[in-house]
Amino acid sequence: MGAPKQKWTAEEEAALKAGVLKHGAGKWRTILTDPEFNSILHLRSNVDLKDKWRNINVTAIWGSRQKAKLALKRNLPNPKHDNNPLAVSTVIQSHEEIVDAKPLAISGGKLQTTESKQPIARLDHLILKAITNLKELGGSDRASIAMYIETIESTLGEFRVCEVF
Amino acid sequence: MGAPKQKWTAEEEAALKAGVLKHGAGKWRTILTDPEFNSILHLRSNVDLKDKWRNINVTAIWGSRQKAKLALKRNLPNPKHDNNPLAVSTVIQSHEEIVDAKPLAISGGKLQTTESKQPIARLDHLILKAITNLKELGGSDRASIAMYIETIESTLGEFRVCEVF
DNA sequence: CGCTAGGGATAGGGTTCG
DNA sequence: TCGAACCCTATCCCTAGC
Repeated sequence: MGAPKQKWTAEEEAALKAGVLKHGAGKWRTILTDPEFNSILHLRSNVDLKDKWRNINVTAIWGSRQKAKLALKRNLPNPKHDNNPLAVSTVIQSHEEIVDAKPLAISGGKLQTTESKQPIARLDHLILKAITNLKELGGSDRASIAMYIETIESTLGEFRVCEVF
Repeated sequence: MGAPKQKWTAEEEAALKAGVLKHGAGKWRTILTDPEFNSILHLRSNVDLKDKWRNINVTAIWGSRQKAKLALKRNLPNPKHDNNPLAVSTVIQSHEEIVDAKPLAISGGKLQTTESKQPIARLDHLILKAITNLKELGGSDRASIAMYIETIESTLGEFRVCEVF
């Protein structure tokens, strides 16, 4: 079929994130008309941008309840080896704590990727959101934001290698 | 866990088909809220309707000749992890073929889809709507409608082969 | 009217179960 | 192994409020 559903490419997603960093979340039309992103996002509408950004954040926050549910679910159909189910929970929990504590502490160091497919929040998303919040809240100076962006980009490069994409 | 897996009865399936003929494929919530079918389908959700309709069509397609998609899938049981941090823009946005056809509006008000939206009309929808039109215009008897359905299903099979790839 | 936020519906992939 | 039923969630749609 043609394209009943236009899946977002990694490039488009990156452009969206960059646009949010530049203009702020909620300025969808502004992002679209920015020539810097229009070349990549010209197939998307402002509503599309809004929806995608919402989805990105939802998946990043992912935790609390469904986590337990899925962990349980994964555990049941696998009665083979009694692999320590607590290990998985612990790892996820640690990720969440990172977010809660202070997301701005961007450690360029390696964060071991566990199962790269399951309920692990994507760190790049988390970091990005933290920065966005920071910008909107305090209106911190552009210099530090720019620096953060640099850090993010290199960090993203590392993660891309490890993650599914 | 309490999941007895409720099989679809012939009556439910008939109601679903009638609902699709009346409101069109994809209008599952509409079908569900229609009092004509709600009495029969009230145990089902809109998602259930969608899934069942898909199953019906899938089994019908297997009547023609198509296994390419599945065969392809079997050929890649071990998806390689192509770690290339620089190859972000290797998107395949290849096929954009457009089946441009006017949406034979029956009840909906929108006659002209704007260009910003993807003007891709799904063939099955078009055919179904055509039949719905036929039904409303001539009030053709159920027998011929059933025959049309058969025709549609085989026709869909052919199209899928050409389009899906 | 255009825009955004939010809720809700749909499409399609994935999973479970018989 | 296979298909029917069911789950998950990215994308799309609709509408209220500005």
